Amino acid sequence: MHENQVLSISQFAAFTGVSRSTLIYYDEIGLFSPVSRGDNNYRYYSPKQIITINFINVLRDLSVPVKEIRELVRNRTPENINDLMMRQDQELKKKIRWLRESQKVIRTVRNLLNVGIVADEDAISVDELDELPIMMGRQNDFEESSFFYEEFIAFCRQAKIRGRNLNYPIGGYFDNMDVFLQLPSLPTRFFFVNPDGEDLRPAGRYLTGYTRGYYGRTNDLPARMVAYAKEHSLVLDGPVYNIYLLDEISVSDPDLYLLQVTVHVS
Amino acid sequence: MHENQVLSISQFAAFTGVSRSTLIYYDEIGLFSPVSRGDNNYRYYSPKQIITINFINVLRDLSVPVKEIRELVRNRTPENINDLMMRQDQELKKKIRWLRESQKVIRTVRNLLNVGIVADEDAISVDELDELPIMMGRQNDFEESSFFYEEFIAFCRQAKIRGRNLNYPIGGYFDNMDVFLQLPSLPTRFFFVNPDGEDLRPAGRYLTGYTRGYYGRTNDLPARMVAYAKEHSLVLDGPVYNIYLLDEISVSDPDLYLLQVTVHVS
DNA sequence: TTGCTCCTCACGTCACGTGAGGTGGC
DNA sequence: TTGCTCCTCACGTCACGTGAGGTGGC
Repeated sequence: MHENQVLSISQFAAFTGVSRSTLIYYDEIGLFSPVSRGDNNYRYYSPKQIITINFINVLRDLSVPVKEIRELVRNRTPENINDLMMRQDQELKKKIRWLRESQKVIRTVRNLLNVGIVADEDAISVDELDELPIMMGRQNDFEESSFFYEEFIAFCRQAKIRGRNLNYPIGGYFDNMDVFLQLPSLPTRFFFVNPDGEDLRPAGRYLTGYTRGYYGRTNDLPARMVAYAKEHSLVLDGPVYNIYLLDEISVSDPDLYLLQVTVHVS
Repeated sequence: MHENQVLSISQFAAFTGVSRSTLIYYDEIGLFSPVSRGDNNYRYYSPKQIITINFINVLRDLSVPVKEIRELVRNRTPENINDLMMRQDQELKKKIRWLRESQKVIRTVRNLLNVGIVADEDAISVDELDELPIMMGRQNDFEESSFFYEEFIAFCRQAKIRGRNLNYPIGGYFDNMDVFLQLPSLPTRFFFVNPDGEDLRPAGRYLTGYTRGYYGRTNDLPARMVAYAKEHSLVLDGPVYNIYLLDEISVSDPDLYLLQVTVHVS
């Protein structure tokens, strides 16, 4: 069985993919030591230790703290290892869920970004849009508080309480074009652009306009959209959706944020 | 619009879920600073900064180094943010794949562990076993090298080159019972117990025995199994699979490792 | 002798966390 | 005055990485 065949620290490092300094560190803290030290004080590892270091790697990959791993390795039994693995399995589930969420956030932001990059800013047009899943917040109440940010914060707080992911892009919803015309920076509701949202901006024909500027600055866009509708005999019969395609995330200059306004035409 | 409405550091921390010390740290390194400092030198954050810090959170969750985030935030354009997000999307894919793998490893180890915990060690029995997916290594060649660990290392190296996950449990495969009887610690091949393996220990009736001891120590188990087969007129007609149900991972004392030996009966 | 690997400190790093000691407004 | 939040150092921590300076075998 030649159990005395051994590997130097470099060989062992190259072989296991664990760095030399990590091996020395593990030796120091008493987590994982070489089977023997040669006369020259060299660290010698046995090939069977590959199994142990692999196991340590698994736990470390699950971000179990090394000192916890050390305690575990010291008094392990099939039962408590089984328990640990059950817990780690749960942890992994959570992590995977979370990464999938991040992936969705990234893809959602990217979609808006790419629309923003190619958008013809000055044009107003009628476009056939796909349905867009969103997650609607509660009705805003600007009468009482009359603070924009108070309502915004209330929206975020609500979302947080309900366990929503705050990382999705946020848009403004207005009941109809008249409301938007009167107070274009005070939406009736806020919403998240969230692929798992239970609400929708339904598929259909939308009058679409763009304008640049800081949050809430709609410039003359509302008026221009209404004029365009009149000119082309379009009936604007639905709510108005405001979405910032380019904002703080992708643009430094607040004057260059790009707002997209869409309203359904019949 | 009351843009001057502000939040204290604690309010902002509670609200965004980013700790005070983290906010102070981000301020220090120039990644993310409050919109203003009061006369009392207090940090005051604007609610709109929630969006920025959320974005920073997204990148940090993707383990982008903070100084990289800082550089990015300083000269961001829709195009390079888009590029970054594309790269991060790839990164996320990889991470998720890797976590799924870890999950599979954990479940595989747990399965063996649970069989080991309830195993009746002294008994030899004939069991109906489900098929077990495995990943077979190349033929070992003990004649030439005659080192057990050299072949073991060769197996691992091969697996590594092929991009296999070395964290799965490793077993020993013998061509038939005669080979196992002659050299019970020198398997014809090694294999991984891997749910994605293209090979199989097929479903069927197996003579199953257990024994305790260090790797390769089969004690009198081979002889006992042959005796049992003779006594019960069983024909052992397939390869022999050795799997350590309890090993270094779950047991401290090497004399208590638990080996399972299975061989097909017709 | 040269080149190679190994050794042991010691110090650095990354992204914060944790007091210590002090301030300022109600 | 008390209680509260805020401030700025300074130092700790976690899991290593990175030299510096020296050893030992072919």
